[in-house]
Order: sequence, then structure tokens, then C-alpha cells
Amino acid sequence: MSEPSARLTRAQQRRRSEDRILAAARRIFAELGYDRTTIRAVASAAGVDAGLVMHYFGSKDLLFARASEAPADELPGGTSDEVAEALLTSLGRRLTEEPTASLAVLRSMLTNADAADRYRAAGEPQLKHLTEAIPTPDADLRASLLSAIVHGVLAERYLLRLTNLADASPEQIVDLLRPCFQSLATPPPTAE
Amino acid sequence: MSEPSARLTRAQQRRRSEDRILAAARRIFAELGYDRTTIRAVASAAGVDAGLVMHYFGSKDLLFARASEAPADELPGGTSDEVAEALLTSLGRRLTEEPTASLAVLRSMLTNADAADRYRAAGEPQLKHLTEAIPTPDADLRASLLSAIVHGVLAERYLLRLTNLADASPEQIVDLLRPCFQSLATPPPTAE
DNA sequence: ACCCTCGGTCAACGGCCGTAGAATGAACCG
DNA sequence: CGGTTCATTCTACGGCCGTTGACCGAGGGT
Repeated sequence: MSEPSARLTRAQQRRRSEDRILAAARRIFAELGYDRTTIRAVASAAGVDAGLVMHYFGSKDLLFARASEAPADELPGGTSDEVAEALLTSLGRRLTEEPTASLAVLRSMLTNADAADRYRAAGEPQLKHLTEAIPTPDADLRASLLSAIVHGVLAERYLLRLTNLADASPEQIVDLLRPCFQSLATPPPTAE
Repeated sequence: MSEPSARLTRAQQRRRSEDRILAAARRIFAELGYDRTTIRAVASAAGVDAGLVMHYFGSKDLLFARASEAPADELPGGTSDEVAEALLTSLGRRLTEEPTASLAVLRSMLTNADAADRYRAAGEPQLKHLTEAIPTPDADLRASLLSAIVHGVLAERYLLRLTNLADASPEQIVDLLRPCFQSLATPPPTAE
């Protein structure tokens, strides 16, 4: 009996507004970073008043926290080769479907302590995972280098939009990086 | 008759103040990035008034431009192997002596268009150089990946200070990255 | 029909920032 | 010594921002 178009219950209204605010926040945080993003701009992009954003999310920090929530990729365990391939697959996916929420963190991490913490927290389990799979004493450094490479590529492709990286196909990037990842994940087979 | 300690000519005074302002600006821009750095903070760290900074440098943008001037590394030409090794050497040097001026750019490039342009401009000749030395059709992409790796490592070591990367010795990092760089700089010897 | 609830707006405050311009006093030059 | 230059400081303006609290009006339960 309810009209299919207009009428919304209060809960629906609220949810719709919150979703629109979060979507706008993710987009703008990812585009401008934490500092240059203003609550007023987010509100305006979401079609609401700035006061409403405060009302629902409490503060700019909390809004950023909510907007940058992103499920971390689960890397399956296994040999170092398998983990390297899994990391490549994860990178390939992130090169295919632009991960706006994690881009917000990536964009802001160099100038905002909260975002930096969030970045560390998101990367830590993956780092631990990688470290455990790499059978060398310097496993932790190797894992960190792998992480640095992944994020360096993502940053230059999506944030800096360096044309070479932005135009390349995910497969091409992944294929070029494969030997790179393998050399870091596995001890050199040359000496034995 | 001039005291060895105190008396300074006007030109000396000016030069001393400009140098102190530039040094403070480099440090703070590198630490906080463009946006969070205030002229007042730079002036205070340099022991002068904010008006003086404006008087000498004209604007915050111009101050940033002056503070982030850094001579680019010249990469010698040669085979792809040699260029890869030269890039590694350059990275090793930047891991040994912290390059404050380029850290200011690195810190700010994700949130400031000027810094992003400066970053592109600084990297472009090196990229061209790398591209010319790599004998594959996808040389430009390979060069960009190499650049992304270098800057990813620098950012995580100096800006994010991820402990694994911050504690490692430059030699260790360079050695681990060598096969990585070689695999990107040279076509795979497997297929032939 | 009543009234409480609550989504939403509006106007304002206090703070920090980049920047401009007047004022001061010492260094320089004749 | 007198006047000019110039390094330096002080004060203030206008703007943007995060945040607040009063206010409005339409649900929605009873």
C-alpha cells in the first residue's frame, strides 16, 4: 500500500542520509586527504547540512574513521612462493577495483597521525603473515619491502596518477612485479 | 676592532636570517607537510617574526618552493644493468644521508598540487633516463615501477618510520632490492 | 488528537591561518 | 652628523574551519 517512490520511514531516511554522507566522505577524503577535506564540503556533496554530519558522526575524526573502514585482504598461508603469489593477486584486485576507503587512508597517512596509525594497523597482520612465510632471518625486512612496493605502486597509480602506471593494465603490472616479489619472498637459490 | 662574536653587517644578518628560515622551513615541511606547516611555526623555529618570512619569501608557496629545492641525482647512462645499479646506488645514498628537502616534497605530494608537480618534475628526467636504458617495449612502465619502489621505500622509512625499514641498514635494503631492480630493468632471460 | 521523538537546518562563536601595512630602530653612506 | 635604507617587529583584517546549540516540522506511538 506504500508508494514505491517517495515515502520513507524515519529509520530509512536516517540510513539513507548516513550512507550518502559516508559515500561523499570516502570520495572526498580519498581525493583531498584529511586536512583539505572540510565537513562542509562533505555535507554539501551529500546534500545535507554540516550540522547533520556532526550530529551523526560526532566529529571530523570519527567521520574519517568510519569512512576509512575497509576489510583487509586475508592472505592464505603457505610456502613463501604461494604467499608471494597471493600478495600479487591481492594487488591485482586492488588495481582492478579502485578501493576508495583505503585510498582515503593512503592519501592522508603522510600528513595525519590518525591515518598513519590506521595504515599501520591495516598492514600489520599482512606483514606478520608475510614474515612468517618467509624462511630467512631478515624476513621482517623483506616483508616490509614487499608492503612498501605495493603501496608505492598504488599511490603513484591512484593518487599521483602518473600516466605510465595509471594507464597500464593490472595484469601487466602484476606480471612485471612477479619476479620482483619472488626474489624478495624466497631466499636466493644461487647460493647453496 | 670588531668583536669576533656579535657584530654583523646588514648583509650578513639578512643572509643568516634567510638561512635559518630556510632550514626551519625544510625541517618542518618535511615533518608536517605543506598544509600543517604554518608560517608562524617556521618563523618561531627560526627565531624571527612571521612578517619577516613574508618579507623575504613573498608567500607560503614561494617559501615552500625555495625550501624544497634539491639537486637531482644524475644517473649515468649505459646498459640496463648499469642503470639499475646506478639507481640502487642513488637509493643507497638517500638512505644514508637523509635528504630533508626532498622529504618535504615527498611528505606533501599527496595533499598539495604544487608538491605533486615538483615531484613529477624531479622524477621525470630520471624516468626518461631509465626508459631509454631498458630495451623492452614496456620500458616506460618498468621505469615507473622502479621509481614507485624507490619512493615507496623512502616514504615508509623516513615519513612513516615503519620500524623494519627505519632500522635496517642501507646496504641490507639495497642488497635485497638488487634482484628486484634487475628483474625490472632487464628483459627476462628465461624465454629465448 | 496529543505530545514526544528525531531528522534536519540555521546562525553564530572562537580559533587559527595567510597576508598586509605601519612603526621602530639600528646600520650605512654622504 | 643627517638622512636614507633596511632588517625586524607589531597589530590587525578577512576568511575558512570545526563545532555548538537553538530551532523547526514531520513521524509515530498511545
